[in-house]
Amino acid sequence: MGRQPSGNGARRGRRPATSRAELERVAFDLFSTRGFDATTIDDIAAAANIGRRTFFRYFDSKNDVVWGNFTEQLESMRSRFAECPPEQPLMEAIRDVVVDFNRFDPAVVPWHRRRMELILRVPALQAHSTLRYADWRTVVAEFVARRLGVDSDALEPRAISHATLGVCIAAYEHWLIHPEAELGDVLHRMLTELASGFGARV
Amino acid sequence: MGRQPSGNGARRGRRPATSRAELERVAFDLFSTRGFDATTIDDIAAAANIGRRTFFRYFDSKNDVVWGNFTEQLESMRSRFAECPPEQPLMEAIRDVVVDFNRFDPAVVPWHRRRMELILRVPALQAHSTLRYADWRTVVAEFVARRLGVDSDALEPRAISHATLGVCIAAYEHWLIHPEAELGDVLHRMLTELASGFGARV
DNA sequence: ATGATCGTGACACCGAATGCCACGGGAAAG
DNA sequence: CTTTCCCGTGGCATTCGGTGTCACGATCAT
Repeated sequence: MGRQPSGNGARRGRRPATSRAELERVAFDLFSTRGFDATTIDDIAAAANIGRRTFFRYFDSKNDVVWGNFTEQLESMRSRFAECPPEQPLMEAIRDVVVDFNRFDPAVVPWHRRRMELILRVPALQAHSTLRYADWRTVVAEFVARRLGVDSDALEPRAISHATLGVCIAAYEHWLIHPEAELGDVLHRMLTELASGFGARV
Repeated sequence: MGRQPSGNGARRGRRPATSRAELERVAFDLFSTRGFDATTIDDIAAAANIGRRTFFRYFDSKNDVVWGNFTEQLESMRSRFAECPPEQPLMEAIRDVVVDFNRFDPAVVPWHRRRMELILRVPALQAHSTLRYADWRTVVAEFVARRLGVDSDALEPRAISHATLGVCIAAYEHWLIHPEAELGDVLHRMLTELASGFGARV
C-alpha cells in the first residue's frame, strides 16, 4: 500500500496494487466468516479492491492462498538440515530439524492454527496440500539421501520422508483437537516413536 | 451390456445404460491416448454413448474413475484385519495384512499398474487421492486402536496409520519405476524397516 | 392397458482457471 | 517537458468440472 523505498531502486512500471500477504489477510477473513468453499474468488478480489484476473497473478489458485510463503520457508528448512552435525543419528536429526521448523512466535500461533485448520479440515485443501507436501518431503529426502549416500529419489529416502510427513500430520491433527498441547512436544514425541518403530507398543 | 438375469428378480424401472466397470474401461482407454487432463468428461460420455449428466450418476467426479471399487476392497481389508491372531506383534500384523491386500492376480497386474501410474503421477489425481487414502488409514487406525485399547482417532493410531500409508506409497512409487521388482517384496521390506524405526540406517 | 418405478439426458447455472489484449501508472531517456 | 519503454491491471471470452431441475422413456407389477 504505502510506497516502499523500493530497496535499491530500479523499479520501472506500474506499482503492484496489493501484496500476497495483504491478499492472504483479506481472504482469511472471508474464510473465517463464510467458510472456504462458500468464498468465491470474486469475493476475495472485491474485498481487496482488485480485479478477479489480478488475483491469479498473486496466487496460482484459490487453494494456494492458505499456504502463504511456504516455498521460502522450505528453503530455511533445507539450510537447517545442512547444519546438522554428521555424528547425529539420522532419525534424531530429522526430528530436531522438523521440531525446530515448526516453532513459531507465540504471536503468530493463532494465525498458524487457523491456517492448519483450513489445510487439514477442508477437503479441497486436504487434497491440494498433497502437492505442497511433496516439496516438503523432497527436502527431507535430500537430507536422508546425503546421509545414506544414495540418490534422493531412491526407495529409502522416499520412504523415510513419507513416514516422517505422515507422523507430522498426525501430530498436527492432534494439536488442532487439543489446543492446550504444545505442538513441539507432540511432534517430538511422535517422531521419537517413529524412530523406534513404535516399539513401546505391542 | 447384455441383460443380466438380474440376480433374483425384482428389477423395476429402466435398465442402466452401462456400468462402472465399463465406464472405467472406456475412460482408461482415453486416458492412455490423450492423457488424463486432456480427456474431458464429454469425451468419456461420448465414447461410452451416454449423456454427460449420466456420467455423474456412475462416478462423483472424473477423479473417482481411477479408483474403481476401492471402497468395497477396503471392506475386505477390514475383515482381513479382524482375522489377525492377537499374539502377533502389531506392526507385523499390519505388514502382513497390507502385503496381502496388495496381492493381485497376475492377469490384472498391468491394469493395476496403469491405475497406480495415474494416481501417483497425475497431479490432479495425486491431490484427490488424499481423500481416498483417508479411508484406507481409518481401517488401519481402527485396527491399531483396538490393539492398543484406545480410541481410533487418538494420536498413536493415527500416527501409525499415516506412517504406514507413507511407506506404502513410497514402495508403490519404487515399483512403478522398477517394473521388475515384486510389489509384495518391496512393501514387505519397507514395512519391516518402518517397524524397526529404519534402524539399520545410521 | 394402466400405473408405479427408476435410469436417462437435455438445459441452465455456478465457479475455478486460463488466454488475450487494451489500458494506465510510473520511471528513465531524450 | 515529452517521449519511450516497462509492467502491473483488469475486462472479456472461453473451457471445463460439477450440480440442480425436470421431462422423457424404458421396464415391471397389477
